[in-house]
Amino acid sequence: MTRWEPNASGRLQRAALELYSERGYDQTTVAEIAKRAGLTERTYFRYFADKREVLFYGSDQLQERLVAGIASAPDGLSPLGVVGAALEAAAAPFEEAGDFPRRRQAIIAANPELRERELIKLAALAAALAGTLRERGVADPAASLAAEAGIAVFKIAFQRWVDEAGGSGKETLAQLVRQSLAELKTVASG
Amino acid sequence: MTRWEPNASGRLQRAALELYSERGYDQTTVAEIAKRAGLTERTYFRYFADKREVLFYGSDQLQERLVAGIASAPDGLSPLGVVGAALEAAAAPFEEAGDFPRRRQAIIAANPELRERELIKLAALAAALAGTLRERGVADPAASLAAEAGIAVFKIAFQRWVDEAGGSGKETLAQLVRQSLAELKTVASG
DNA sequence: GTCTATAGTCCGATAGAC
DNA sequence: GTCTATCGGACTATAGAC
Repeated sequence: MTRWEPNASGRLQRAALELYSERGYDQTTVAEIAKRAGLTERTYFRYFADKREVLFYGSDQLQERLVAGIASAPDGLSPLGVVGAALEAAAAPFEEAGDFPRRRQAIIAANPELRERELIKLAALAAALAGTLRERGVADPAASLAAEAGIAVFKIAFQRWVDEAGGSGKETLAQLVRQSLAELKTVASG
Repeated sequence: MTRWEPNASGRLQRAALELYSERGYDQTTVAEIAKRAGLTERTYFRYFADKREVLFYGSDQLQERLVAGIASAPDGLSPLGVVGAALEAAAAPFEEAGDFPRRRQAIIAANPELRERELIKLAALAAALAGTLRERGVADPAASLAAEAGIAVFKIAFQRWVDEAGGSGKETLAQLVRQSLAELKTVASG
């Protein structure tokens, strides 16, 4: 017998996702999220820095996968090619997360505050990518540009992947990333 | 004789810039900004939706200039070329704003909340660019990608422009935009 | 776990401009 | 009278301090 139910963080995430879906982000208070998770408001803030952060828990793992992908990419690729390979590799887990990414994205898209938080997470991703490219010897305007362009490719691919609702058949996120990257190359050189 | 001093909005902007510089964003309250501007907190919120927005007043004009630049670009350019031309044209006013852009950017860089707001303004810029490109007949993955890539180019050029402190001599923002765009093309095709 | 500051909203009051 | 800009006070929730 333990004194507390396990996985408080996970319960808070689930409760927040449900409540934000049911009644909207603005109409949900942190106290309500905590209550549904069987915890107190105070405890919520021990796990998440603010009301938004509960939706962005997976961001760190994505960043780790991307950085690992960059570091382990084969030599001889262009900087943007390296980023593209890392993005494709990091796209796989999204396919196995069921409808969670789409539900989460619907909540975020509906609220400007949440969109702001999403954007700064993506900016942090870009900064991490640029840093890892520099470690590979890519000089600096190029490293930052390849990283930012790569994140732009990912954003657009992810948007398309989410919009292809059902999730049935259709293209995988990795395929959409590959297509968007090819499209960017066309757009840049045309 | 009017009952109120004119230009309440401008006074609030000036007061906010000063206070955010002097004691930091977090250590400044809206009431203090209003007081320095000779107004009340309540009036501040009539002009600006929240504590951050007072720093982003110029964003609309930049967006208008960019959209106008896209709409009036010559035919025959690639999508990214069109965006590049618009960015260069929109860069000029920054040269004439004295030290304001750099002071403002120092404040924003020091605070995550302000960085979030900046990023969503840039995302709005990208969306507006993409929309105008579509009106010019650019199809959609390409339009969004050219817009996002263009904003990435601008971000990096602007960062370099700000870092080249003094503002004496050195390159203009327009020149840095042109260089960054060329660098992106290299990075993408390499 | 309690206590507090502040952001941000909502109601309305006031008073000059027209 | 209408319109518009300011101000006052009460209120909730976030977030941090103690």
